[in-house]
Amino acid sequence: MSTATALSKTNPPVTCGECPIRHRAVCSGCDQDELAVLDGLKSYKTYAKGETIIWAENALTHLSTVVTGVASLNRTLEDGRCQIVGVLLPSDFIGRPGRSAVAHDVVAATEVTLCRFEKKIFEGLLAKSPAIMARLLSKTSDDLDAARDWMLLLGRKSAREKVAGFLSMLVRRAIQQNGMPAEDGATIALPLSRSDLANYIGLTLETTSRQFSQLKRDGVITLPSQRDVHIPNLANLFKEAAEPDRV
Amino acid sequence: MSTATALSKTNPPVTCGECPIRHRAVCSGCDQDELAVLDGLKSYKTYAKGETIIWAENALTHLSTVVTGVASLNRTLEDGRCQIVGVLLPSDFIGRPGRSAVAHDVVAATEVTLCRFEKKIFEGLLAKSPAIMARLLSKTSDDLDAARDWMLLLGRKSAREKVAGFLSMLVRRAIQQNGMPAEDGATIALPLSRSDLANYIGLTLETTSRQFSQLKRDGVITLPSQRDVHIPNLANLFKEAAEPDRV
DNA sequence: CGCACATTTGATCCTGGTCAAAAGGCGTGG
DNA sequence: CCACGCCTTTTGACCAGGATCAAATGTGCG
Repeated sequence: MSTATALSKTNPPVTCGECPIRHRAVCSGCDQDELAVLDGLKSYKTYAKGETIIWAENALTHLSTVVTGVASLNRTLEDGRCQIVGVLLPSDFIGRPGRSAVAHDVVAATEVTLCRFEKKIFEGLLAKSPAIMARLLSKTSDDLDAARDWMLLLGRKSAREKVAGFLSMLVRRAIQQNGMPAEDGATIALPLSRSDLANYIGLTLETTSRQFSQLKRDGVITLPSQRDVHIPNLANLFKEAAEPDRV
Repeated sequence: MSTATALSKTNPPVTCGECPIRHRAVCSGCDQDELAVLDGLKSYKTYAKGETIIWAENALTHLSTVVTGVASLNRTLEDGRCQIVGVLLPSDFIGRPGRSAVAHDVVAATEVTLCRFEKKIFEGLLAKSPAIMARLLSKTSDDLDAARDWMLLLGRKSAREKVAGFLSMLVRRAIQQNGMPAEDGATIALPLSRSDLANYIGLTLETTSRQFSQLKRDGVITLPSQRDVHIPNLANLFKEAAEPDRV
């Protein structure tokens, strides 16, 4: 637990121009001059799988963007019950300007590399750059829409629909970034363990596992390996998730 | 259904200076000059209880703020299952700049009066006024935090905790606006029917009603009337909701 | 190869859903 | 002012989906 920070390391920085998430992150609206400024202020940090990037109680020192890897936002009750309230993929933003802390832990689900700015400095940038502020507002609104979609899943869907809904969400995000797959089907890598997955969709890990087995039995999915899922027919999956067909 | 708009009416406008939500709404960071501009561009509209203010499919023509009343954001599945994904109180913002539609219906839970701007015009204001943009970002972030809190309730809490959690949320919002009640207890008016309430906390209306009865039987709450709840001991309620004591 | 951990599968229990009926509130019209 | 009817809320009886407890199987790593 307390040795977690020993696992982290610092990467050599690259320039914003060659950043892989350049056109999707909070900085994507910036012009060359602004990017040059950012280049001088940013720093990278890498966290090992399982490491807690931010503790809910602790003061927020940096505002960051995920460059590579996957992180989860965990909200935990005192008796140990846990709900994952968000999953961060590359280009997603971490932290809240103007607030000294966030309401949930941020945990690395895989190895994660962040592009970080000191909080005060980033707040200064925000005040000076309408482009960054506008992009952050847009991203926050996207997160809000996603959270509300998830509320529907958590509050009203059956166990099978929840698992199918989770897979649908991953597929949609993958398609959004890589474009439509050539064939009708698709294969995706699960960024989360069964246990994390259960905490994300509001089930126990046993029920989650059972639903995977049944979806496999019913031919909705195939499991090439434990962390990969193949979906032969996307429309089918969306139907199982009680979602509209549109990608 | 289609006669709903016949119920709406238009109020005479008042100046922003005397607006009851002046210091909490999206315009609260504006100076006198900016307010004068807003005064000339805004319009009011009132909706009857039960009326749908915005349909999810329809194009968004205005961006608005709730001045009086309560509205709910409803996300509905094709088979009729419904989840309320947000409750709007006075000063809350409706709509999303830069998007042509919202992902949920907006329904008046009580009579609701909105302060509205035409979408294009408001987007122009946003581009010119960093104060409005900053405030909108802050409000959107608040909404996101609230949605994530609710995900924990929907995904991980028992029926009793959900009802207690709903009441706790109302109490906290009331205290935030009116300050701490003199005595230890508090009385709040429920803005939602049992059915809406059930759709908000992810239960059936029957289970919701049963939990109310049991919380009453156990002395956690009193029901002076069907739409009022008295909480003799707030700390007690928060404990039932599995939430930290802090207000 | 063996160990630790993740995942699957099985058996049983319990919370909350479903279907049904009774009770309580509220507005309208006689 | 009260009676009627409609709608909301409460209560009851029973059922089922998912949780819990437990054990077996699979997987990756030293």
